[in-house]
Amino acid sequence: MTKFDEILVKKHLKRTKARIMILKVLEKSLPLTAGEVFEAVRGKDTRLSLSTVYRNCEALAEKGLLIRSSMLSDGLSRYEYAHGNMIHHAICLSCKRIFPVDVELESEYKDKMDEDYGFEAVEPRVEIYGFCKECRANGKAEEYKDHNDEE
Amino acid sequence: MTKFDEILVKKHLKRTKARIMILKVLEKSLPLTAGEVFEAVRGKDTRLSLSTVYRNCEALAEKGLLIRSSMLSDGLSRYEYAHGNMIHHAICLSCKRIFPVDVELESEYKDKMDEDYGFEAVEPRVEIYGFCKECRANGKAEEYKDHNDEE
DNA sequence: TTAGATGCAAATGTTTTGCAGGGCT
DNA sequence: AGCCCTGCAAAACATTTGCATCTAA
Repeated sequence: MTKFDEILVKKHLKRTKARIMILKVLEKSLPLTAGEVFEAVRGKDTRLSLSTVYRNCEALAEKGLLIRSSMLSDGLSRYEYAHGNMIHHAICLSCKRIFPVDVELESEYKDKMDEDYGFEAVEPRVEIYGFCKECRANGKAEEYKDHNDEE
Repeated sequence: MTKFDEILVKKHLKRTKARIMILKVLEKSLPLTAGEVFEAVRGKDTRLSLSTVYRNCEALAEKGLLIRSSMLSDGLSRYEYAHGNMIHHAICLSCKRIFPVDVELESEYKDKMDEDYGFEAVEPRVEIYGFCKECRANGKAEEYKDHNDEE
């Protein structure tokens, strides 16, 4: 009975091979699309149908075990493992890669949200667009800027 | 020659009725999907095909006049008017409405990103999930929590 | 005049669903 | 046993593209 079995039981979800594989793959991975999860699992040995991947990712997200999001401005939904603390991401405008980063909102943002808008902040999500180390080093970042700054 | 005509000229884009209508609609609106823009424009008098909306939103986004984003975990791409300063959003987990809010990242985040990851931060994007004033008042927020916290 | 825009319809690609059979609890 | 899960194929959407026809510059 692995860690994942326990988690599934706690959330009143059946312990199936599909769910355990999906959690295992996403636990130590950046956010993946359903298709990418499908590929990753296939590589293991188990084979799941794509629709099973979709259904389970959605079910796990509803229980808060995964977080569904879209970033990168590519219109694809991705699922990421919900580690206790929210992990934010930096996205390179040039190479489109995603990096987990550790940044925070201003410290009093929760109070501010409540006072200013009557909004109860539960979970903030930050995406920082910019240029990664590599693209800055190999000139891709400048290339991108030149291409897009025709003011 | 309206404000939008000037903007389009500056960006080397032809001044077409489609583009001006799209900018006009999005300028004073929350982020909308292509389909929603299509509906909003149809309501006016002008008629645009959906593919024209898609093509133009994408073209305007490439020039930095609109920002394409996905939030709400519904997997749909939305376009929002790029006012000079980035506008962040709060999203109600219960009623799914989106509210523009004014919050900031920790003040030194750009330096931190550079030092810690060699990443050049250009534009941060913040989404705060939680519960809006109304849903807190009418009990929908509690309802949501009870429904989803079967730990 | 001419490159770029538009509408329509068809093509893609992603995500969701229906149904029959199989697997947890 | 009973209900939930899976696979497969079809359906439903969202988004993109090809092409012939207009239009802004």
